[in-house]
Amino acid sequence: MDDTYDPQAVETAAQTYWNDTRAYEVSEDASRPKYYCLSMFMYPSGSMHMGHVRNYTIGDVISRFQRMQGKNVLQPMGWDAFGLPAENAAIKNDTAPAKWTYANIEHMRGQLKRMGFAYDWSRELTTCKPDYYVHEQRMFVRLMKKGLAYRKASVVNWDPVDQTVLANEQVIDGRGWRTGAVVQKREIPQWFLKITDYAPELLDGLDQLPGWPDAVKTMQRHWIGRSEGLEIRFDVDGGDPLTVFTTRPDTLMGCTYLAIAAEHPLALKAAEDDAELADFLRSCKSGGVSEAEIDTQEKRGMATGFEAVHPVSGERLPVWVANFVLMGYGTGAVMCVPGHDERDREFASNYQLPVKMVVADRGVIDAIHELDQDLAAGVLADPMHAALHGGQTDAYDKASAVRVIEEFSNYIREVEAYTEHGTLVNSGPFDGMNFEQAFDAVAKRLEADGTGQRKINWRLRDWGVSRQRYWGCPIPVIYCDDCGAVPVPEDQLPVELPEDVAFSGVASPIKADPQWRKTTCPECGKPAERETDTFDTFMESSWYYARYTSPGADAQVDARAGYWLPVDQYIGGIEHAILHLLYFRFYHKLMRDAGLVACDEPTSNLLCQGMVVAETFYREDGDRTKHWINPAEVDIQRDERGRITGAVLKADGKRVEIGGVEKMSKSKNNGVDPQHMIDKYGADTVRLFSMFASPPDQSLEWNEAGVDGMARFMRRFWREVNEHAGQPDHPEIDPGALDAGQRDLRRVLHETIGKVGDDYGRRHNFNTAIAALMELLNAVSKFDDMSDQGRAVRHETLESMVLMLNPVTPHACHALWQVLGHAQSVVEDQPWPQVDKQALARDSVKLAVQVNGKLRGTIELAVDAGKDEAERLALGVPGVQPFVEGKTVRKVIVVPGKIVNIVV
RNA sequence: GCCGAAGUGGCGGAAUUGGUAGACGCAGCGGAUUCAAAAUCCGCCGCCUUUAAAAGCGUGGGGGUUCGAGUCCCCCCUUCGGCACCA
Repeated sequence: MDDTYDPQAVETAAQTYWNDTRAYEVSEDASRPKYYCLSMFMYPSGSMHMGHVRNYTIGDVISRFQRMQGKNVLQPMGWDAFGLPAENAAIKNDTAPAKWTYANIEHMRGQLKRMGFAYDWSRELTTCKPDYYVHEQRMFVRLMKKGLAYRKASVVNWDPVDQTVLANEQVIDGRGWRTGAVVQKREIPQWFLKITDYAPELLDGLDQLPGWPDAVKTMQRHWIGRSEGLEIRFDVDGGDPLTVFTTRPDTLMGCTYLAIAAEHPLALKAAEDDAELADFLRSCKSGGVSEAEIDTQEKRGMATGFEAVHPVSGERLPVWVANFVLMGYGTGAVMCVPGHDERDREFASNYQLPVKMVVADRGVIDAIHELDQDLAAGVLADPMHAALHGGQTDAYDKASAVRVIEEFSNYIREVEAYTEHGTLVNSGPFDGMNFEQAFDAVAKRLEADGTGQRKINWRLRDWGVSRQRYWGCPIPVIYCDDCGAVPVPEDQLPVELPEDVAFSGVASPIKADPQWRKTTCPECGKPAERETDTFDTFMESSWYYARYTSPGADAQVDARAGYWLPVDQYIGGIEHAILHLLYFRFYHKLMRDAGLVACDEPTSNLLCQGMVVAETFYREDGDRTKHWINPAEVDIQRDERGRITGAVLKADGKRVEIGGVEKMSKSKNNGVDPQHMIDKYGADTVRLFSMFASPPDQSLEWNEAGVDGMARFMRRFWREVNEHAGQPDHPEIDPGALDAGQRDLRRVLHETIGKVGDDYGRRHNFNTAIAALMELLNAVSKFDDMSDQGRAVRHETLESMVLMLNPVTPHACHALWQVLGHAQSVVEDQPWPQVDKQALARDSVKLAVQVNGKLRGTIELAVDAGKDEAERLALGVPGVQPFVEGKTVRKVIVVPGKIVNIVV
């Protein structure tokens, strides 16, 4: 073996070996514990980017580590092949979406193989193929029969120029991205899955997932949004009653108006003979449908002229139309309490609607109470007085104190809504009650009157799965004039999507083709039409993990799923925290209830990795347009302390501007091509850097100098192992015969074995595992003991290092394992090295010595020394003396193995 | 607007349970080797005062709890992710 490290040769040899021996193809094996490690599959966008490299390297490290723990490891890969970008590329390049997609898959599969990921390629799946999506169509028709799939009108972004539905991503500042036309809201009939039926289980199930990040569980809990409140009926003079839901029934007496959505029947009725209102309703239709857009737009409204009757006071309250009330949520009507809700306050201020405060601030109530008591007792209420005066404690009389309280109340009244819970005032029968008492009393009162009832409300909405697009799975439904929406019979599935089509970009080819949709009704046999919408692509990504377990199965999954599921470790970007990861949990429960899978949740452990970011560079035109320059074309300039002073373009040596670190993207031209890095450094070095540069859940800054550092490490490691392999044979280690230097290296080795196993297996902090291995290499390269036992300890160290680095840099380790004399063995099938507890033993420990919490020195003492000994030594430390002298030692805190703190 | 994160040297990051802040790597500085360069090896490297010794300051900002806070609590700022049709 040559002792210069040639990554391209080493990697080709290892990959050929893995391929020839089918090293990563697995089957069910009851004799070994299984481990299913899944990285989110690839959208075939064209070529692999650094986000993929990072995601898949994390999965590969975990998979290879688990295999070395003796597990039967399944790690599959596939293609999330339907989606909008294929349509955009089709328009741009004048190719069919299918052709573009398949070409990308070919290219990207090659890139994944070049990275050396330990995938079982025999299980590869592609979601745009009928043998995949047929199962999705079957599941859907079954859900229709169960009543879990239904059709209803729902609102979409409509481009009035192109006459198409736009994705939220295609709406920029309320306008269509291609036409620039102001987008309109339009209602069309669409298919929905009843995810809301599963809301309680999706919420409670989060408590059974200790292996999921808390941030993701919290986001899902808020998204599902269980809330307890009251549904209240307001009768309307001359109209149908309005029903509203509130979580704050304690503020009912402060309700001064109601607001309804622009699409609400009462609004439409009011607009019938009010042209101005009709105009306003039309204006509410402009703009996109995304919640972010609706929530941040200016709050606008108009009175309908209708009045609602307050269910307790009988007061007449105006009913307004407001653009922030959505027909799709709840009832499309809300009660407004501007005294105690920020949004209602802003709206009331804009339109001079009355504000009524009905919950008093605790502080004001207490202040009045205390003041009365204290003045009665002739004592001044100093603390409250000081608080109300902003810290001043000048003398005052009752008149001025009351004035302060009034000013404070007015301040609250005028400036902002008081949204905290408090004591009810101005609330007639409910005065003096706290939140819970008022909630109860209002509920009882309304329930008795028949005007309200307690209700649990969910923020979660049903999953709209219809897309008015071509490149997706056809929705298997037939529309018959007589029979309505009829599911396609299972023996007629799949409904295939034609792949060889001309794609103009405006209309879907299957919508434009009058022949494709023509069919007969499965129930009555009359001419009928097919649904031309396709499924949301989240449908495909909701069950692919289960299909990997059952390649070739006639059913969606078969009994093999029982062996492999649930997924033991799922890895993907945090951007999927809610949508994908919630749909995937939901779909798993649908499959469970269909008897296809046994467990309740699809994955027991989840790891969300951060983004890959890089520095950006640009130059500005005369007209201030920024031209983004790729980091590869730029040289960084530094001062003598290494601080960045500027950057120049390599091509002309002239200055470019530094634009800050951003997510790698085409628009900022700061993407680093993984292919280029692999060609230059090899896959192992790229894998090593992406694991070392930051922990997996944080963002990773790509920096080529850092990659150079990893290449240096690989060369040093390669040389160290090869030099050792050239030494004469060594005897067995004799633990009793080791000298201090040999014992020190062995202790470092065995500490490292413990740490690296914990970092890979439990913490998933690959960066600190690699740092520990770098320290170990530093230690072994300083160790120049050529004695028999010295060579034996070095051998143990290097052999363990090859095993420990194998999950991250498997190609080099495959070669080095042979260099160490194991020609016949596969490194992946070696057991993980064991920690030798005896090697960890120490004679003495070092303790930090603090005086009043500040470090003043250290002491070294025997491991078995007591606290008194530690205290005595600590007080004798020279650095401690000046800070203790002339002072009384009040206390000495000794934390064994850590610190001694002397308090003076 | 709402929900969730993050903020530590020149840079990426470490500090796992409240116990020596800055491991490891990069960049930089000094040296060795070399005809030279690359590669490699050795040393230094938070800020500030200082000849040195030593002291002070220091984990986005402001308060607090504690013998002791990057870590816990309260308030604020900034950046990032998601908001149901990007995937």
